[in-house]
Amino acid sequence: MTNTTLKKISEVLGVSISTVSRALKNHPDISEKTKAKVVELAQTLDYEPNANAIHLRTNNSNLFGLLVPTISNFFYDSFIAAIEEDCRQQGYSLIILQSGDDPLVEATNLKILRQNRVSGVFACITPSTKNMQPFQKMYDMGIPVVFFDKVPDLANCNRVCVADAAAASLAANALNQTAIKRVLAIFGNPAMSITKKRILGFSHTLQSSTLCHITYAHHSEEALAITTQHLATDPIPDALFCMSDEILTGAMKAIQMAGLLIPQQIKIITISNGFFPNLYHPSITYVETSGYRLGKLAFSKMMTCLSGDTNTAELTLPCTLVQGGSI
Amino acid sequence: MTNTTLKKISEVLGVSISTVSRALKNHPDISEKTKAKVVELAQTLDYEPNANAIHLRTNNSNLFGLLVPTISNFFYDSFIAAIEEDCRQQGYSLIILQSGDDPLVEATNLKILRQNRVSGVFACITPSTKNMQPFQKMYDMGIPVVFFDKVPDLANCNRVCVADAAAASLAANALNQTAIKRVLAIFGNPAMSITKKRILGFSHTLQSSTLCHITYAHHSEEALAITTQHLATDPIPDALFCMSDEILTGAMKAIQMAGLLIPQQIKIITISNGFFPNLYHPSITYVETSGYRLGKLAFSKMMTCLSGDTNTAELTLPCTLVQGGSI
DNA sequence: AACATTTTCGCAAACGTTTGCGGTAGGTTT
DNA sequence: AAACCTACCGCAAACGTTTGCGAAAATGTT
Repeated sequence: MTNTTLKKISEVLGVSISTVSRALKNHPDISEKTKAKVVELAQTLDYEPNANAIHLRTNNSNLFGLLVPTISNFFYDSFIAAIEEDCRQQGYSLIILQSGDDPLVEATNLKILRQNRVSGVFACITPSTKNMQPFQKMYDMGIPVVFFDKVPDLANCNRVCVADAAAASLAANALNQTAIKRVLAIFGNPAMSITKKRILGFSHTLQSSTLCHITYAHHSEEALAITTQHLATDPIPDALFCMSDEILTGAMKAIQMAGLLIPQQIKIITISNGFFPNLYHPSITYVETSGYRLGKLAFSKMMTCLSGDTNTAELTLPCTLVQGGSI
Repeated sequence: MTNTTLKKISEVLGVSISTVSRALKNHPDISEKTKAKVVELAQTLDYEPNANAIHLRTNNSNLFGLLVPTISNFFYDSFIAAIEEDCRQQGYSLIILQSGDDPLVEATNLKILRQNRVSGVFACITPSTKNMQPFQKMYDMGIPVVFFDKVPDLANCNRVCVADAAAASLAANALNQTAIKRVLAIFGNPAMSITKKRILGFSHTLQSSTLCHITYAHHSEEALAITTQHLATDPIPDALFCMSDEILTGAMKAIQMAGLLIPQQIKIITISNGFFPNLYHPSITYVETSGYRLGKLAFSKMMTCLSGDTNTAELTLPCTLVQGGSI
């Protein structure tokens, strides 16, 4: 079964290709009678415009690229879902690529997106990305890039982030309301700017009378190990702060293993998308940083970029404290 | 900054477009000297071939479509990750679309994929999809479709699934090894074929002396409610079977609320991708149905389709019991 | 009836590639 | 010196659209 094209329709109807093209997009130059004929035949012949030809001709791919370390993540999947929603609604499609925390893969992925002449790129860089040259090249080609979550330290680029410092500060503030003495704070990879910001926000707000032990876990298992280790001390910390869902899940397993009662024996607070805190009983109190809302924000920023706005901005998503029963 | 094309390179070098094209793909007709010149200039000019033009000319998009109810899911994200990996490795890109459990959106998504002349489609249909016409149209256009997880009941289509009946049977068998009397089994939407298969596999294998109560939960919260309700009976069930991660998380919260000891007071087994069972302590014993492995299987089936194999098949992924501490 | 205007349509170029085929230059064989 | 290879390269068509411009046909105006 060969594809039906404008040409084929034009031949059957005995009109020109341009007439068919215009008729199908309701161009005023074409008579109603001709339009009707064309539209009908197009329907019975199951005409589907060839996107590649259109993109080539119009130099507009209606395609966005999305670059992410990994899709299966506590946070990104909801971000992706939000972006995809808006894309479809606005007539765009979405190409998704994983970099797997490998800057080399990231670079080739960017090349793929360039070759597909995407209209814009959403990017969450890997922690080890140092060379911003590939991204710069996108910019040179006039392809807007909106960074999200893990963003580079560059000045003039578009970034949408959760309010990292404010979120951590909010969590610290919640702890300040309680009568805790010793808090164990587990953060992520200390090389990432997101970690630095959260450390700053947390330690600046936590009242100085509280003893705070800051540790770093690169993944869930390490968070489990750290927590287990600190639960073996005497006295044990009476509160636990987790920077992310990944860390929370590790820490929570350690607490379950120790058989501690929450919040009587240990209080917990985390920064989260909201899903994991509700897996446990009591529900964990958390500062909400919505991947879904961040996606919406990123998309709207992308749209303003495409409408010609050239000045870059760093947008932050406000966050709120969601009370669980862990404090 | 205007894009560099073959034409531009050819003009600078004073050769023809075809020579440039051939030089860049190392065609034997072109002399080494010319090749060197072309390749060098292409590099300094940052030449990036226009994928749209190539696809139009070669009628081959090197693009796959992926249709899924929702990205943020316990299972699909790892499936997607696997597909994306293989795609990148094989030089394909991936367009991902969510249908949001709406058959209408699903149909328009398929149209988008057709218009993009994708080389193939991976599809997980929504539970309410009745009309297979849009999928049939793909087939008519020569675009192979590989269904996964939620597959239609059609005979001649390509399907890759986890071994649903076998997985449930494996779980029942594990329960048979223990001295339980009353088991509460929670399944998902009873209208889905995946549910029916698992029910059959489970109840056929469970030894008849065991009292089995079968219930249905459409989402996590309902699983929580059902479990809570059954934990209020006397005597309480001494074992719990969950059909999926979504149900497990709901049930587990109920068990935490009741403060029951696992496995002393209640035993638990589930069918899972493997992530959630390890969130708890003790780890939940589960029958593994890997989204990642299913993705790999689906991709390899897709490749055989593209290489001309026209006969359809239903492939099932074998599953294994992973021992936790909940039995 | 001659002219002006409007409606309706077609021509052809362009987007950036790929590729079959033909052509030229130089060298090798008779 | 004629004939034949071989190595190298260019011409031009094609993929399926969009769109500026001009032309023909229909309609309206004096």
